[in-house]
Amino acid sequence: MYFVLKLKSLPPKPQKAVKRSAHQRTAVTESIEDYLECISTLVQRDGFVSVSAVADSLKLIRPSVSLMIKRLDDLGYLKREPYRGFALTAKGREIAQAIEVRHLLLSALFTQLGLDPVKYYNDIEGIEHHISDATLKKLQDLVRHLKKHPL
Amino acid sequence: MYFVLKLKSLPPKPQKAVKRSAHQRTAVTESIEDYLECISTLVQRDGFVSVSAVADSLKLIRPSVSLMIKRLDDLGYLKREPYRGFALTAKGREIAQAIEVRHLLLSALFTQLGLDPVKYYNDIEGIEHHISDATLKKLQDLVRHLKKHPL
DNA sequence: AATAAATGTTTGTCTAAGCAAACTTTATTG
DNA sequence: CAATAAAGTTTGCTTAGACAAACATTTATT
Repeated sequence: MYFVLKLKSLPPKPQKAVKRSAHQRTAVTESIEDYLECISTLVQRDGFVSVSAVADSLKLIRPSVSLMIKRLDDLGYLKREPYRGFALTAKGREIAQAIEVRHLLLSALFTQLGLDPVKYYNDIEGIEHHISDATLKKLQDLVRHLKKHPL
Repeated sequence: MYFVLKLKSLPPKPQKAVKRSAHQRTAVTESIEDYLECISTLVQRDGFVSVSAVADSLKLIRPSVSLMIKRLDDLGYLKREPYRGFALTAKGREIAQAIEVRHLLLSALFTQLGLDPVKYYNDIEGIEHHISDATLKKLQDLVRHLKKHPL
């Protein structure tokens, strides 16, 4: 007579290292956009930028920024020299500029809606990360349109 | 003669347990908003909702959803009965509705801008989480205005 | 009713991103 | 120029949120 044992599991297969696609590895997160925008803005304002300045501006602490700067270097968005400073690469500037364009546009729109873009900075910051090129175009049309036909 | 030893560190102080504010504990993250919106929408569409349906809809896997459903229960946004189902609480519906209002409004706006809200679902999904009440009001004005003065 | 399929859950692991403490390097200043 | 301050970095820890494998429960099928 037999008893059939119901096996609960098969022999463990070799752990498969999850391969990350190039796209994922260099994914531009909101956080990365924030950093790049911030850095670019500070450079425009002060002519240079430091870990501390970024930390102050983003309301983070220096260690956090330091680590992210290193990551941004790895990702090729900036070049850094430990303890000496860092600066955006072309790749980094490209992203910074794209996000700045969106920010400026939203500021203009908010103004036309009668909202102080400074007071509603958080809205703008949040929204700017989620605007595709197509939407950007249409919003530009809208801002132009509202100049002729204000609210 | 003395040598002054420069101590590298003070005796380790007792680890201070980081206390989390009530606000933080119940913070409505984007993810939470997504889940609540999704659940609400599915209930409206199908009359009921399941872990699988949410997983399909949000393009996540069931275990991820299962865990989040548990968290949402803990946070009081829904009531669940393991293996049996779950449903939004008043608190959960409130958030779901707020986010749905924003979604609908943005859909209307996108339509008026000549953008298919389905095609630009990602933009809308991203943006809807970042609209304050004041901005919401103004966008409502804008949509009304555009009906009279289309692009 | 027994088995299979579907659905739901638990556990372990991972990544992004943050903070705090400790440490290092550079800059400032008496 | 030595001591201190300021700036930057490293390390260790935490949380949110996701995936995968294994396990459990419920439902469907034969």
